[in-house]
Amino acid sequence: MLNEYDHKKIEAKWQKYWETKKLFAAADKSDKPKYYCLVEFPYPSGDGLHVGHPRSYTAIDILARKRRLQGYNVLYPIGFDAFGLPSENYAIKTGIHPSITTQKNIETFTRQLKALGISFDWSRVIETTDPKYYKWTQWIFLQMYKHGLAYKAKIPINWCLSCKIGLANEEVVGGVCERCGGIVEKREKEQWMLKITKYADRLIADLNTVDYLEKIKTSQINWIGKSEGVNFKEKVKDLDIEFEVYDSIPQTFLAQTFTVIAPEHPLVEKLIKGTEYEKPVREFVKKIKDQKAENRFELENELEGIFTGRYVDNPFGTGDFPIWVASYVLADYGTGIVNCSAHDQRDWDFAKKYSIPLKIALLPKDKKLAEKVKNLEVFYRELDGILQEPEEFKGLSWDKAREPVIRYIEKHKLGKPQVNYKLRDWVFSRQRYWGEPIPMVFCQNCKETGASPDGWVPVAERDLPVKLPDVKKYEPTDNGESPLAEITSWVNTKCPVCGGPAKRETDTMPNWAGSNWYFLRYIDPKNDKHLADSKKMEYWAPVDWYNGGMEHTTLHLLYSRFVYKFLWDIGAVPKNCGSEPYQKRTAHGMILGEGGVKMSKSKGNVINPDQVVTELGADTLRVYEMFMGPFDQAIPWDTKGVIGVRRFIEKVWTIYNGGVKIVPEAQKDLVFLTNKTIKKISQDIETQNYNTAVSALMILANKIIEIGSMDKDVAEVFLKILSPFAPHITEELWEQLGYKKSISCQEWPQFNSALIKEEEVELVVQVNGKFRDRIKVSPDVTEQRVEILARESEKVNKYLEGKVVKNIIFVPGRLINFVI
RNA sequence: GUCAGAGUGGUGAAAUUGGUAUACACGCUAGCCUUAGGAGCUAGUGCCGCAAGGCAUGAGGGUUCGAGUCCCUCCUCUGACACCA
Repeated sequence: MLNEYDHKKIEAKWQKYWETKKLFAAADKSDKPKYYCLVEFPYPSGDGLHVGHPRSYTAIDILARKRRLQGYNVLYPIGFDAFGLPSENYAIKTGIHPSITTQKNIETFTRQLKALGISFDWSRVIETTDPKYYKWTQWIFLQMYKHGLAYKAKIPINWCLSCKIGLANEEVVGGVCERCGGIVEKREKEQWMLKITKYADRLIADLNTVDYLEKIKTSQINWIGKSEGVNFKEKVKDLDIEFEVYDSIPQTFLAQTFTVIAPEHPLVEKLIKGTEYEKPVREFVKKIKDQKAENRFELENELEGIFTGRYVDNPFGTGDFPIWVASYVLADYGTGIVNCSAHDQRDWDFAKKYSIPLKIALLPKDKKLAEKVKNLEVFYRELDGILQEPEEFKGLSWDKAREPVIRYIEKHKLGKPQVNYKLRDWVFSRQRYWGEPIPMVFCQNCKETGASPDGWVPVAERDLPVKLPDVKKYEPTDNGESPLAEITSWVNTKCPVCGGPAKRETDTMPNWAGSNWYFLRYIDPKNDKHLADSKKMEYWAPVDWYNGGMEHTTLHLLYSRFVYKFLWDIGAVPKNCGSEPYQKRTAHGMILGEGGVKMSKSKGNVINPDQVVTELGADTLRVYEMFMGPFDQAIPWDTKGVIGVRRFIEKVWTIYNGGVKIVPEAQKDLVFLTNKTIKKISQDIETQNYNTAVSALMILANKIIEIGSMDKDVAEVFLKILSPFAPHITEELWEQLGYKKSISCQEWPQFNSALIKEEEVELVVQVNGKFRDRIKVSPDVTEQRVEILARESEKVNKYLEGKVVKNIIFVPGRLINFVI
């Protein structure tokens, strides 16, 4: 009678074993080399674990388990990023305190994660909502403030009408609020800002020192959007107004003929005041603003503008530029004012529409085309265009002229070089309850005495954390203040500087605040003196391998690199940890619902991991998620595919439970394939080709069954290389083989390169590149010998008969090709 | 529109990185077994063709002895960002 495969019993047994033996707790002191691998910690939502979570966690678990077998001291921690809107919105709806909901959700997540058999170090769990944790989140804010990186500014922000909070540019998706999908309008509001732009250059440059997927580097670079150009100094004719105009391609400055200004620009009002243009321009500005507010603004459709009646006193002496208000100009990029020439498609279209005269700076080499361009018949902007002015650079191409023209502009004091970034400083204030309070107070007295020019005073470090008080209502107040503003007993406090009455900042931090630095806290999660002990950081930091979603590339990943760099700069992170937090960053693809659409409750296509674990087992779920397709690609869930993997797991069970005999003598074919498989699995784990790794394991299992017997070495190796993927069943079978010590404490097998050297290889014979036959030869056979053997083949001869062989291509170990 | 990525059987996908296209799985077909099954076993399964053989990696061109892989043009999808001067 065969032993039945009972995944429930086996998985519960080994999960308990790992937990009681503390097998995966990382040691802070060890002779072994360290390895720190990390996955993005989850937000514990009320929906429970998504099947997407195990994809990333299993992948890095495989790595962690392999590294342990390879002799590393591995840190693979987990925690919860628990501040956030869903809990707060739930509290608004139900009146249940977010901390209660959060604790409940964390319990669910913990149970679900443990059921997956992921080798997390559960002794280091952190929660961003724990005051002992956010004490240090607040501490980091104070350091930023003290180093001039946190400042309060009244700036136009994205205001979500329904959430009643300010959003970072990065959080507005398609003109609407990323969280609620509500209308976003521009509103002026005092906000705490973090000066990430100060780090922009380093955030680009240091990408050279890390091993990130190329597409991650590219999207960070594009997000930061560094652009080097020139700021021209200009003056409005007949008015005492000066301003600057940014141009990222200043080579063509002598062709500029008009100037456009953003409708929202404060200067617009000054330009038109008291003139006949006042009324129509105001109406136009209002129209555009309204369109933008209602999100009806489609740029591609409409280029609209209106003349202000004013001119720029042209510094280049080529005629004054009329100033137009144009719908397509952004108020918050560059200076909000742009000089236009015929070399930008939009400017060209705009000028055509309103019959504004244009000049040409670049002419193509092609004479016919040059004539058309000159007559303004066609739009032209090419890198190999020839510059016409200024005279001393005439004949240079656009890209070659760039540097000399910039120097020329500087020399003639027409403007100065200016670097602009697409990246904005980070709006760090939220008018919300469920976040870390910003540890600042406002003191009128200190403002008056000048102790603090703007009245803002940091809370003393010894008074951290500033704990989040209980409130009765969780809604933001009607004027947009955080619900904290209504708790006067909390708001009214003493100024840490003068001791006089002061008021607390009632804004809280965004949900990225806690995830900026969490990987440092795992190193020393219970430290109450520092965010983490220096010695421990020196040992563990930086993270060796960090995996997460592609969607976090430009927000979380960039923000946390910035915060880490800052902490490193001020010495809060030891110098020898290096200036980058993550040595390697990879990204996993999403798991979609069946049919390739996103899983969502409303579509009813959500797969519950609990159910899969209960019915088919964690090992099956893990192996399936690794097998389903390329790791970095979005893949639809396939219920039938899971069953295929379950069959494989059962097959493995059968092999070790009477299906295959363990015999003393080694089987040559099997030893060969086993060694090849060790090599493949070892490589595939490093390159994240988990799907082909699983397929290799299946091929080996099929081979073992086909042969019907295996020696003990093969029996052991197979379990060892399968164990990172399917840890429970392999532990059980390992024990069945008679071993007392867990398979998690063994050594990762080495392949024997002598054994994977083939004694005979199959060589392909081609005629004119077409496959005709294959012949078996020894690997070091000579070309002459192969040619003779190939010509002996009838199939080949058929094609060679009566033909002249012009050439023979011979690739050792691969093929011979007759060219006739 | 910009940037990035991708198009291979009925499906998810492999392809030693320029060298036998379709590994491994799912599904399907036939047979066996079973009281029954998300069960098991055996054989088959890219397309056309009785066969010999021919044709197939989004379309078209090119480089090469040889292209899924490299180059050019185009088409289609996916994701991110929205007027970035």
